[in-house]
Amino acid sequence: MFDRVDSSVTRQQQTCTGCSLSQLCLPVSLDDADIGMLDGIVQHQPVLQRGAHLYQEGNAFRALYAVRAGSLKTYTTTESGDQQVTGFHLPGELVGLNAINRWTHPCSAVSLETTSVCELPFEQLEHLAADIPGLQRQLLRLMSREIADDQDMLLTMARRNADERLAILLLSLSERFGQRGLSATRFRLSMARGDLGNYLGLAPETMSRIFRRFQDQGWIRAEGREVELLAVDALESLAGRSASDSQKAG
Amino acid sequence: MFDRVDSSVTRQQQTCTGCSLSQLCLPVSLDDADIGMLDGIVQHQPVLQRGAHLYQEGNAFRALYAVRAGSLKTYTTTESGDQQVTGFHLPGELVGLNAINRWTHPCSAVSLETTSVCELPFEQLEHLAADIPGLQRQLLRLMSREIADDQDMLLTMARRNADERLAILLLSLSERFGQRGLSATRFRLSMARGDLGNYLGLAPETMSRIFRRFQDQGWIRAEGREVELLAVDALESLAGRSASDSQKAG
DNA sequence: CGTTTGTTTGATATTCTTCAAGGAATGTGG
DNA sequence: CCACATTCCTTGAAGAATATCAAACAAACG
Repeated sequence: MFDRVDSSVTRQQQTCTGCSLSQLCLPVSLDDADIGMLDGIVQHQPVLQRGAHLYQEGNAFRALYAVRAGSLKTYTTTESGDQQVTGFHLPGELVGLNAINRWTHPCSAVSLETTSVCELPFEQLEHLAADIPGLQRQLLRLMSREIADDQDMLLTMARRNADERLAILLLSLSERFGQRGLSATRFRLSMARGDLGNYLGLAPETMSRIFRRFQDQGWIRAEGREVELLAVDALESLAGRSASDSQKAG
Repeated sequence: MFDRVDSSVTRQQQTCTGCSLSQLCLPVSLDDADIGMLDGIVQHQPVLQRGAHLYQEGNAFRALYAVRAGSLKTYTTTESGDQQVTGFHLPGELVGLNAINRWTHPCSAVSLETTSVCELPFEQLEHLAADIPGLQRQLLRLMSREIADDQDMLLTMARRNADERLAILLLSLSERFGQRGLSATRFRLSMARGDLGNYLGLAPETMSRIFRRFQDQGWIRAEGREVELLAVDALESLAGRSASDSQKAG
C-alpha cells in the first residue's frame, strides 16, 4: 500500500504529462492519450551528481535521454587524450541521438551539476513512434534540428573569430535559458571557462581575455560563472555580422 | 503506347530495386516488398547540370533527395555574402535532412557536375516509415550518422591544423569513393580547391600550399582535380594523431 | 580568342596559441 | 574554522599558424 502511494507520487513527478518542459521536449504536439503512452515507456529518472557520467564513449546504446533538470556536457576524447566538448545540454533537450547509427555512443555525457534525466529506451520509442505519427514526426524534427544546429556551429568554427564565437555562444545560451522560463540576460553558467573555450575551439586563456574585453566594453558583467548580458544588441551585431569588426571592438 | 514503353523503361532505371546504391541508401535491410513500396513514392529524378541548384536556402521543404549519380555541394550564405560549404554529397547519400525541423531549407544544394537525384516526398516517406519498421529505423540511422559525422567535423575544425584537416578530408573522400566501387586511391574531385578549403575553414591559398606540401612529401599526386593517394598510411597517421607533428611533416 | 574563373607563389600582417607564473576560488581533512 | 590541495582563472610575453594582399599563371568557357 505504501509502495503504491509512493510510486504514484513519484510517478506523477515523472510523467511527461505533468512536466513543464513537455513543450520543448519530445511530447510537442501530442495529445494527452499519446503522451500517456509515452509516459508508459519512460523507465528511469537517474539523478546524476556533478561529474557523474550518464554514458561513456563506446558504451552500448540502449536509450535516449531527455534532460529534466540541471545540465550535461557531451565530449569525445582525442587520440592524444584531451577532450573535445561537443555540446552543452539544458532541460528539455535530448542526448544520445548520435548513437542510433552504430548502437554505440560516439561521445561521453557527463553531468555539470546535480542533474536528472528521463530515460527513453530506444527500441520501445521506435515502436511507439511507428504508432503515433506525431511522435515520429517530433523525433525526426529534433534530429533534424540537431543536424542544422551542428552545421550552424560548423559555420561558426570555420568563419568566425574568437570574439564572434563567444558572442554567438552567449546569445545561444541566453535564448535557451529564456525558452526555459529563466532570465535571458542573467544566468549562471554550469560549465567552466575552459569548457566553453574547448567547445568553441579556443584556448582557456583566450576565453579569459575575451571575457575581459567584453566586460571592458560594458557588454557583459561576469563574476565567476555568473553572467549578465548588458548589451545584447552589441553582442548580436558581433554575432550576426561578418568578421573584421572585432578589432574595433577590441 | 510509346509513352508507356518509354516510361516503363525509365521506370526501371528509376527503381530502388534495380539501383546499385541501395545498400548505401535508404533501402538498406528492407525486403523486396518494402523496397517496392518505397519505389512507389519516388517521384522525380531531376537531372542537374553543373551549377544548377536542387534547392536554395529559404525554399520550402517538400522532399529529401538521394544522390543517384554525380555529386552535390551544400552551403549556407553568411550575412556578408560569402558562402560556407557545409558538405559534399556522393551517390547514395541523402540531402535535406536539416530541413525537416522548420520545413524550410537552411542551406542551398548545388550540383558540382551532371548529377541526378531521387526525390523522396517527405510526407509520403513519413507515412511509409510508420508502416515499414525497417524504413523508419534506416531513416533514423541515417540522421544519426549525419549528426555523428557533423560532430566529428566539429572536432576536426576545433582541434586540427590545416594539414590534418586536408588529410582527414582526403581519407574521407577516399573511403566514400571506395564504398561506391570506385578506386579509393585515385579519383577525380568534382569540387574546386576553393570549395575544399572553404569546407575546411581554410583560405584557398592555404589549400594550394598544403596540396603542394603533400606532393613534395610524396604522399599524393595531384594534377588539377585528379588526385592519387600514394601514402595512405602517412595521411592516416596525420589524420589520426594529434597536432604538433605536421611541423615535422612540413 | 578574349574573358572569366580557378590556381599558385611570395611577402606581410594578424590572430590565436603556448609558455610561464601568479592569484582566486573551491573543497577537504584536521 | 583553518591550513592545505586542487582546480580554475587571469595576465603578460613570445612564437606559430594561417589569413590577407598582390600578382602571375593556367584552365575552362562561350
